[in-house]
Order: sequence, then structure tokens, then C-alpha cells
Amino acid sequence: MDTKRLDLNLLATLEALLEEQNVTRAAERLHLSQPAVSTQLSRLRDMFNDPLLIPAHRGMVPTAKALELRAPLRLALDQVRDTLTSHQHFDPTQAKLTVTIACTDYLQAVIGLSIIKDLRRQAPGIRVAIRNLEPPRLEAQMACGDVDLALMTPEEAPPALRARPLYDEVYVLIGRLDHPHISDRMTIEDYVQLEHVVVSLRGGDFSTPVDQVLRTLGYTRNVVLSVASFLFIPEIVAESHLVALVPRRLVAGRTDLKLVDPPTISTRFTVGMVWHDRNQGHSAHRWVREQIGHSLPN
DNA sequence: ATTTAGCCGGGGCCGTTACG
DNA sequence: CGTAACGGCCCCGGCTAAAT
Repeated sequence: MDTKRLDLNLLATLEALLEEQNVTRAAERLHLSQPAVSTQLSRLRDMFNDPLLIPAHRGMVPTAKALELRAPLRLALDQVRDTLTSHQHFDPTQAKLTVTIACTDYLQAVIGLSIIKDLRRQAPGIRVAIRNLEPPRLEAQMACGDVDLALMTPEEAPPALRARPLYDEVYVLIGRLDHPHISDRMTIEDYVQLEHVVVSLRGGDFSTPVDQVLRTLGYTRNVVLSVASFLFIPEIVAESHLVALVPRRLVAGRTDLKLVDPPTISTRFTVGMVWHDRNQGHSAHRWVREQIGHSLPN
């Protein structure tokens, strides 16, 4: 390889090719035509003396050499991008970009609104796209730029991602206003007698971490309904004798429900921001993270 | 006589369209 | 997906002419 004539543009192309494993999509990402990227690929092949990507039935398959190159290349290019973006001063009033945030419906309801209000006021050119959090896919989504930021429990985030805690959340027990069997001084025995609604984001699960804790204490509660979203629980509970544990901020200020402290079972969790190294030094994303840190719900 | 400014023109690179 | 053919662009070398 002739390092004196090393073309750094080709490395950015290689990065896109390795991530997409498809010339057409890599070209789109690079804002080039497919043939342009194809010829760049052929130059990369000369450069590395390796086919790098071999056409297959579906897209292209990376060679061992290509896979080996992937991580160090990403690291190096991220470093370059960092140095470039961190030296640009960021003007939120002029910024024009879309930030994609992944979170659960609960967080969408609780912090989504305050984030948007804040951004609208300070950075009218920033659009926000909120999408559902898919924990198993998160790291890949962030690596390819489909997701910029996730709001979630930092402990549950892939360890390779960066995280910053935002606030601690507690669960409260909710029931309809005139529910006869709930109060602030409930015992675990009282609690497990009730009929419960739980949330299973995956869908269909009746057993949650709370049930596991109860089991170790020798109790079982009666879960009669499993839903896929936090958002409708208040309505369900208000219209029935069912009760549910929900994050306090989801129901804070509601006067049409009875809110009580649940008996002493582990009912806290942390909410944080999670992002990828590639956005670490990006001045706009940095600024957005700062804003979110400031605009927290109480 | 040497340096500098400005003007071509060739060649290479890159990206596009067209096509296999 | 890859190749071929085409065209635009830019860089650079070489030239002339003016300035020092």
C-alpha cells in the first residue's frame, strides 16, 4: 500500500460499506451514486489487497480482513470527527438537524414534552423524532445513526454505549379513587391480595422483576392483566378494581386516582441518557444532551 | 537577468449516465 | 453489482509579459 498517496475519503467509504454491507445503501449514506462507490470499493480492494466484500445472494459478505478492519477504522474516524466537530462552536438558533430519540412510552409521556418545549424555544431548527426503544437492537441502531439518543435505565444499556443518569424514579401504587383496599400503610399480605395490571413492553409477560422479588420473599401476587404500554394503565385502573405499580411521574398531579406508597418491595429505578461514541464529540448532540439534562420533570 | 503574476492546456480524478 | 464511456473540475507545469 502506498501510504504517501493514502486517500482518507476512501476510509469513510470503507466504513459505510462495512456497516451497510451493500454498495447501494453505502452510496446513499455517502450521498454518492452507486457506481462511484463501486469504483471506490475497487480502489479499496487494491489498497488492502483483499476483496473486502464479496457479493452474495443478499447484499455482500465481509471477508475476515474486512471484519478485522472494522473496529479500528471506526475508532479512528470517530476520533477525526470528534476533533472536527468539537472545534466548531455551536449555535442552537441556527442549527438544522433531526435528533432521533428512542425511549419507552412512559418516558415519551414524561420527558418528551418538556424536551420538545425546550428545544422549540431555543433551537427552532432542531426536529425530534421519537421512536420505540428496542433494547436488543439499540447498539446497532446507534452505530448506524438510526438512533441518536436513548432514554432508559443506564444499567440496562449495552456496556459499550455512554450513559449519564438523569433522575431516580419510584413506583407508586395506583387504584381508583374509592378503592377500598389500598392505603399508604399496606402490608405485603394486603398487597398480594389485590388484582394487578402489569406492563410487559415485550408483550405477554405476567411475571415482572417485582414478582421475582415477591417470590424470594415467599409471596405470589395475582396478575390478571398484562399490557404493552404504561399509558393506558391509569384509565384501566380508574374504571376497575385493578391496581398497578407505575412510575410516580407518570401519574403525578392526577386527582382522579388514588396514589399510595407500595409496601416495601424494591421499587426504584434510574432513568438516564444513553448514546454512542460517535455522537460523543458532536457539538449539536452535545448541546441537546445538555438541554435534556436541564429540562427534567419533577 | 531574475522574479512574479496571470493565462492557457494537458492530465488525472471523480462523479454521472447507460448498460451488461 | 460492476464496467464503460463521457464530461466537469481542478491542479500543475509551462509559457508570456510585466515588474523589480
